Amino acid sequence: MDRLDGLNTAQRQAATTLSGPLLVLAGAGTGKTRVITVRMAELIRSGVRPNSILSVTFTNKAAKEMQERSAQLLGKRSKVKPVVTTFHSFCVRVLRQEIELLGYPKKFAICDRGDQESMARTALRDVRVTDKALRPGDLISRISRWKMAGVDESRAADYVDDDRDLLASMAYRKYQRTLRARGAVDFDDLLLLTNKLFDQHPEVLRKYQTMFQHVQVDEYQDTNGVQFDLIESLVREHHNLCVVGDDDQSIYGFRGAEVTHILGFSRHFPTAKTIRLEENYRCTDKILELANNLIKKNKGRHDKTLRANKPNGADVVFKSYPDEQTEAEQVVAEIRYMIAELNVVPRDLAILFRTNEQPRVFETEFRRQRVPYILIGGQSFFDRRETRDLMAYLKTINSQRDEVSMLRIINTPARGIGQTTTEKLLKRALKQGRTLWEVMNDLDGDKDIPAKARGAIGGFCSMIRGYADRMGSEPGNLAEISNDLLKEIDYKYEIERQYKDEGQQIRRSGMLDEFVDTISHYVKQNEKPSLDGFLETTALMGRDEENDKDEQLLNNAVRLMTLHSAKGLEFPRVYMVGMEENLLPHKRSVEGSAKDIAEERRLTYVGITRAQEHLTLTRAKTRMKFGKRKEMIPSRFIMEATFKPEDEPQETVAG
DNA sequence: AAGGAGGGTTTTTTT
DNA sequence: AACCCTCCTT
Repeated sequence: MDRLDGLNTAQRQAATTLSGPLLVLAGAGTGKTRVITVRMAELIRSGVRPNSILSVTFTNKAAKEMQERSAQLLGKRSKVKPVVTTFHSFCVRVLRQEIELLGYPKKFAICDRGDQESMARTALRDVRVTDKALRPGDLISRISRWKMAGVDESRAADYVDDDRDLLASMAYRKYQRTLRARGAVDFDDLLLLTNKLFDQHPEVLRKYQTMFQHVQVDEYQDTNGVQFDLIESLVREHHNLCVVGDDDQSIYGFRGAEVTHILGFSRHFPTAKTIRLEENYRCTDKILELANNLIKKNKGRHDKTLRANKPNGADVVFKSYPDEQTEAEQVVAEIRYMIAELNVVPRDLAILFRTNEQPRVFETEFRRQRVPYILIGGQSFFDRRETRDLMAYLKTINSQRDEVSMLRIINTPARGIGQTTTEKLLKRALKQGRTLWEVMNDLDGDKDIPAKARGAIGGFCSMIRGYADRMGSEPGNLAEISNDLLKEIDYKYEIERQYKDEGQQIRRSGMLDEFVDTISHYVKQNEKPSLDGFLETTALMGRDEENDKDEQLLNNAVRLMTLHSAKGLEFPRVYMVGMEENLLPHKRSVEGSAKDIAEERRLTYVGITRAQEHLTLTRAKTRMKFGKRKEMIPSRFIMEATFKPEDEPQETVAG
């Protein structure tokens, strides 16, 4: 059977344009992923070696899906597969090979969001900036902005816009120094260093240019400047670049994504062909009409109007409730009814929201009404204290240079190494230019530190050394060894001590077990498991990974997620909740510029276009905020999406 | 050094 | 309402 069967003209054209720069403007639900995978197959059919095709995505989930789809299409006959990877994994892959050229240690660590935050905290404290003047999160985003603009810590002072920038520029230096001392890189560095490598070492760039003769980028509207440079370098010689995206779905501006890259693609690559996919196969006419109405309000976009393929759809439903409790209660009740009485499958339902705080009420309701649900992304378990503690242990065991992790667990659970001692050690390390670990291992007969503390430090060090040996020599038993570690430090007791509530205790230890399961899952999945490898995988996966072990739950649960993590997905029935001013659009955007509002509008557009058959938009009239009840008014986007130009403005009739 | 009480602050979105 | 930080007592 022909792979091109069942593709419409535009899709077919996109899948068979095999060389030169190509821009595929693919609206929501137009079969974009299918086109990309068919195109890969077509490339291979035309004689291109599979492993010289590089497809880049933004999320692990997207990469995984594309891998599966292309494996299906290509069959299992060849062992050589096209390379499908995320930007970040691609960079890790390159840097693992070549990072020494940039003066970094070959075994560099990748720090996750939590590491970043603690480094930001210490950096701020060190330059004597109070939390009030500049928050850690704020510092991180400023640093990120500088990094993405190619401004390093020595030049940041020249790019200062306001007082906070000034403080941030000072903390930036400290932050970088900590990073270097740990032999670590942050997420931005992954991209940045790869770029630097390609810039400064043409022979390395040439190697990768030759390796990949064809490059495809998915969700191209989300590329930031650094990612653009990376891609541009790779295809500079052959220009075999196919980018697929939808400027109307650009929702990562806060991360430095530039719609201008997709808008200006043809200017950058003058020989580029542009193909539009406007035939929507996902949503009903009613849903699509709403989406089209809304997105028309945005200026400066590639004008396209999606055509619906599903006529006679059900009406979109709008509902309002007195408060967020009722909103959750009613929505869950409706869902429960549909599952019980209408044979609706839980996995066909999704609840989408703007902020990570919104799902809390829903979680309570789901549990109360006993409806299976799964919260995707959000404050998932990598952010929990217990998980973070164990992670810090593992990181310390993996590299004793990792001061940030070591400080987190040096006295957790309490083992008699208090604040005063720790500070002394740190001061000494700084003065002698040695690592904290070296100083700790050199305290024989030291009078400055009490014998009791010295004993505790000695015990800590030998414990870490012991586990480093064991985990190094029997990586196949990582999970079991981690359990031993937890027993040795008596973490269960720590939990009991910290949480008086018994239910809380059970849940917390359950989370730890869950985490150990993740480790054994990793060990099973990898041919050559190692502690280092585990840490890298978790750092790159971050939070968005749906743990495969919960497959059964996953297959039979209502999905709860933010609008951001819903991108690329589709569901037969969608609830968009919290359709209120200052929530969607978010307060920060309302207070910002028209550009910010435009992004919120796109976000809403993304949400609406997730729905295949049924869409319900709900809002609460009041909502708790900072412990106080606040009035909420309907989101402007409801008006914009439902207002028909031919409607005369209605006179209100009193009475 | 450890633990508890009280006070102040906070809520965008993520690889 | 939840969290973190600081200060105070043991």
